[in-house]
Formats: sequence, structure tokens, C-alpha cells
Amino acid sequence: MAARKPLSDLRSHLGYRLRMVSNAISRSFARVLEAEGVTVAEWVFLRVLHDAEGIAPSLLAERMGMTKGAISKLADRLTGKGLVDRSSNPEGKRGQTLALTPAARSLVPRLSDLADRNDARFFGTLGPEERRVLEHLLEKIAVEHELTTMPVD
Amino acid sequence: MAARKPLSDLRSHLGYRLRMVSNAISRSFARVLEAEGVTVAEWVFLRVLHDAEGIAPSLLAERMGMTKGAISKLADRLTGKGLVDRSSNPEGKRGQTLALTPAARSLVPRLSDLADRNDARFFGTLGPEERRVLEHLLEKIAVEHELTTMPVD
DNA sequence: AGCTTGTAGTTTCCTAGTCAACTGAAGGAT
DNA sequence: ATCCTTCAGTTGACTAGGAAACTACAAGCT
Repeated sequence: MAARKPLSDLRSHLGYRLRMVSNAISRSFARVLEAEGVTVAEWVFLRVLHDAEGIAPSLLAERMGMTKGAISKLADRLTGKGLVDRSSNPEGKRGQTLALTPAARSLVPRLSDLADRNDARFFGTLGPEERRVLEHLLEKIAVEHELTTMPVD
Repeated sequence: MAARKPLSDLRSHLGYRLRMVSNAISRSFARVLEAEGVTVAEWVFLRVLHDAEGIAPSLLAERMGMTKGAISKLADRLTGKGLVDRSSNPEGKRGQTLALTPAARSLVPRLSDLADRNDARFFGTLGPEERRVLEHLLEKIAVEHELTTMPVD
């Protein structure tokens, strides 16, 4: 007869737990952002752009962990909403640069606030030390696996 | 002039980091599962069913954190693949029950193995104590916010 | 019994993202 | 200078999931 080692429980997988928690938080945040007419991905897009004015779409894709196709469409939507300017530099669709519109400049702080609040809502129940630890662990995993979570500093 | 408190950094949001890491892990896992012809959601579906033979779709939805619509479609796909049996009890589409086919029974352990390996790949670099801590923190958040991550025990 | 309400599951429509094919510009190499 | 390759960005086909309308059964109520 085969060894039949008992299956590991779903809940014992950190990947599983991580996904469940992460999804719940993102869903919640998405609902909050809805009121401002943006999605979570759009928020990240705007926030990155805010600090990296003129960044190229390809770089943005890398930083956001999305494909360039997705970024292209995101940019479409955001220009459609009047939040992003696509300046095709020498006029071709090569090496274009992205920038926030004034409307976006004034929107971003508001969104940032919502993000802070959402974070507080979910992680506020952890103590400051626990939050620090969680951040550290996530960072460690990110670094270990070269997830470009962070702006390459 | 307005107070202009500086925007909090994107990376300072635990929700953001969590999402980045979680997405990366799920993507990686999805690729692994591809070889077996299943998606991550399908894996979870099968795994839950494995331990809760005869569960109702609605309950499954709750446990998986998905809508009943999504579950309905998932069940379609899985029956299509010959992995799930939909036994409509008294013949109506009311109060139906789901069960694994023999094919699924033999597939699940293989998938479980892949899940173990994927978890090890991403969290193996953490020490055992760190993993315990991470699990604890995630659990705490899940409980605090009533994410039904866990089978209601 | 005959309504009415509640509830499980399905379906339709929509959105967001991936993948892969394509377009066209930039930059060599000869 | 011309070709060839590489690379940035776009596009179209496809997939998974959410929201909400819809279907049909079950259960009370009178």
C-alpha cells in the first residue's frame, strides 16, 4: 500500500493565508476608493507617478508588478479620466513619458489619506512592534525573491 | 498656505506590501499548477471539497471568500474537467451538493505537494520562528476582521 | 390550500488583467 | 547607408471574477 502521508492543511500554507488576508484588504480598499472614482491599481499608478514624474511606462510596469499591456490600458483609462498626461516625447510612441495632471496632483493627497486610513483599519489592531515585524518579514521575502516592491533606491 | 503634510510612502503601507508579495506568490503558484491543468482557485476548491465532501456551494463560497456566482462558474469548469460531481439532490438546482470524482481524489495529493513546495520556496528562507510569527500575525488580522479564512471549526 | 417571503444557484453584463502578436523606432554592425 | 535586431508600447483575443438581475424551490402565514 502507498504511504499516504496525510495532506497538509490548506490553512497551514502561508501563501494561502497571505492571499486571503491580502485579498480582503484590497477589496475593502477598492470599495473605499470607489467613492473617488479610482481603482486600487490606478491609485498605485498615480502614487508612483507622483514621486517619479516623467517615468517611462515600462519602468512603471516593472515597479507595479504588472505587464506592459496592463500599464498601457491603465494609462488609457487615467488619461481618459483627465488624471494623466501622456507626452510622447519626439512624437512616436517610443520613449514616451507620463505625468500627473493638476487634477491628479490635488487628488493624490486625498487618496493617500484613504490609504493611510485603510491601513490603520486593518493593521491598527496589531501593536507597533508587531507591525514592524510584519513589515520586516514581508520585506525579507520581497528582497529574497526580487519582487520589485520598492523603487529601486 | 495649506499644511501639506508629506504623503506617506507607498511602501510604508502594509496593505501594499502584502498585496505585492501575495500576488507574486500566487502568480508563481499559478504557473506551477498550470502543468496540472488547474488554477489556484480550482486548487482551493478541490482542497476544501476534499475535506468537506458534500458541502453546499454557498458555504464553499463563503469559505473561499468568493461570490456564489464565481463558485457556480468554478464548479462548471471543474465538472467540465471531470473533477467534480454536482449532485442536485432532489433534482432541482436547490440544495445541491458537490463531491470530488475519483480523478480529483487522485489529483489532490499531487497538488498538495506542489502547494507545499511553493510555500517552501517562498517562506523557506524565513526561519521556523519567523514563519510562526508571520502565521500568527496573519491569523490575528483574519480573526480581527472576520475573514473566514478558516473552516469554521 | 394559496400567497408571500426568503434563499440557493445561475446567468448576464462588465471590468481588469494576462499573453502573444504586432508596430514602429533606435541602435548597432558591416 | 542599409540591414537587422532589439525593445517600447499597443492591440486583440481570452480568462477570471464581481454585481445584480433572474429563476426556482422551500417555508411560513393566514
